[in-house]
Amino acid sequence: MKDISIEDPSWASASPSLGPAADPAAEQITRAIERDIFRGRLRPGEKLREEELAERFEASRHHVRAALARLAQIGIVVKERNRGALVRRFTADEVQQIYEIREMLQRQATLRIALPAAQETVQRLSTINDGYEEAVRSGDFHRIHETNDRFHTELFGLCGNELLVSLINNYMELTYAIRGAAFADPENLDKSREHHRIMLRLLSGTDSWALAQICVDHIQITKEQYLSTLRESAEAPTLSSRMGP
Amino acid sequence: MKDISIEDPSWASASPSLGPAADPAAEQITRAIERDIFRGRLRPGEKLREEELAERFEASRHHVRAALARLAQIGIVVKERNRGALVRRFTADEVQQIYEIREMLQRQATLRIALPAAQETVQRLSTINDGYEEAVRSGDFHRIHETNDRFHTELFGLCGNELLVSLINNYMELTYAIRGAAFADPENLDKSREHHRIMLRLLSGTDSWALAQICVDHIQITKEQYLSTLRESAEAPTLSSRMGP
DNA sequence: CTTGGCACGATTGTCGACAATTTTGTTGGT
DNA sequence: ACCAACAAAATTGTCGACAATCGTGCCAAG
Repeated sequence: MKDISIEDPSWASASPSLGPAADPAAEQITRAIERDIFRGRLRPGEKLREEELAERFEASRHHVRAALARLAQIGIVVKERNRGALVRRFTADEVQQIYEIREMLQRQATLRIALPAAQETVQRLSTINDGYEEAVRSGDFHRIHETNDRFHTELFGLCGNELLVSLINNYMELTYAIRGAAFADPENLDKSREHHRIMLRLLSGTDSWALAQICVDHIQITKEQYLSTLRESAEAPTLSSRMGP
Repeated sequence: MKDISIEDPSWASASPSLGPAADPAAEQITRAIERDIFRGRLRPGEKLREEELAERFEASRHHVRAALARLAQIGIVVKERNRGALVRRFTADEVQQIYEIREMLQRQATLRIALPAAQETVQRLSTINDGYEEAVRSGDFHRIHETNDRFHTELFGLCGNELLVSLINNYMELTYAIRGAAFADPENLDKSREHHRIMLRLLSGTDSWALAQICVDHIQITKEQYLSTLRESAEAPTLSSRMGP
């Protein structure tokens, strides 16, 4: 396929597995589709035709198939035999369950961070966060996404359990379709930046509970955003239901 | 491939994804390899050649490849590009991290169970556990494995978060290579049965903490077993090092 | 006008063959 | 006897083509 790798965020190494990606081509397609889902170019329920994707990414259909299989295993895509793949549409219940787990994982990881953190550690995270703030100002969707995830990965990385970090990342991946919408709203971005600053401040203190709580609060933004849009579309008649008699 | 499906444990549906297995053939091979790893027929570090597996399971190499890719994503197998797949060999550190997560997940799931549990619920679990006890008596490795996992899946299923249950199952899957050894020792099986009985008793009480603790203690058996065999093999010279001058 | 069946087009699933890469075995030199 | 370069075998990775399946539009019967 065409070499899309503008950057290769190794920190987003998804699976609990390790080493060099087993299949680089499929891996790139997987990431590309994830990005498209995140930015809303691909919307929940949308069909993913293999040949179309193959043409778009200039790859063979086999690699696209592999990528779709992987996305299905992540849970961001749903595959039905002989019927193709769709971008997964999450119900309110599913969102609740997913976020219950995200909250739990992030809380536990945060509580394992030794406070106060070393000054240079805080400095490193501050630098990353500066990149995030700049990305927000520039409005570059892709860079906002990237720097935000990087910030959290580095933060949770302080817990000392790499496997736990990759598990948290897995659930970040799973919520691409859920989180995307929230990142388009400037108000949410403001709240998000404020949260990041508080986290940095708390890292120099000793109140692990407060840090854990702010991390949990942080993800409520995207959760509530998605649930409210879900309620709206439930009240408002959908296109298909308006097509009735 | 040859239809191996003596039984189809849908409760072991691994991934957070849903619906009918996208690729039944690869799925069966995946499970078959998992079983072989669990029972020790395939040992850590052992190479998995695609053609050999294809012949053994009477399937095409493509399906075997898909199965290996999946096992690699689960983390039970390691793939290196152009060099094939090996059964993953876990270091002591990795085992610690994995079990730290297992403990966390199981504790949290258990604490979410409303106590006391309904009498018929306890009854249902008792029935499943009877099957386990009988399997232990019969010595049928495969059935011990199956009934044990089923018992825990049903138990954690009481927490109300299906996604959390499937996550716990994922980590059960990941530890097949670790847990296998422990199940061969009758002494461990005794301890395991005793734990199960205690769990059933606690379900009728109101002490969530005690229930959570016994669930955590329960998995220490397999963890310590693996770590001790790891230490042994570290002290004893390996075959390759004995081959020196 | 509705309904059931049928054939066609579109899409996914599977296979065999071939290319690329690694590993193993051999040979020649020092 | 040891090492390096090379050749052969074994193994994995990729592709194009074909088979199987599903959705749709059409036609005829009720």
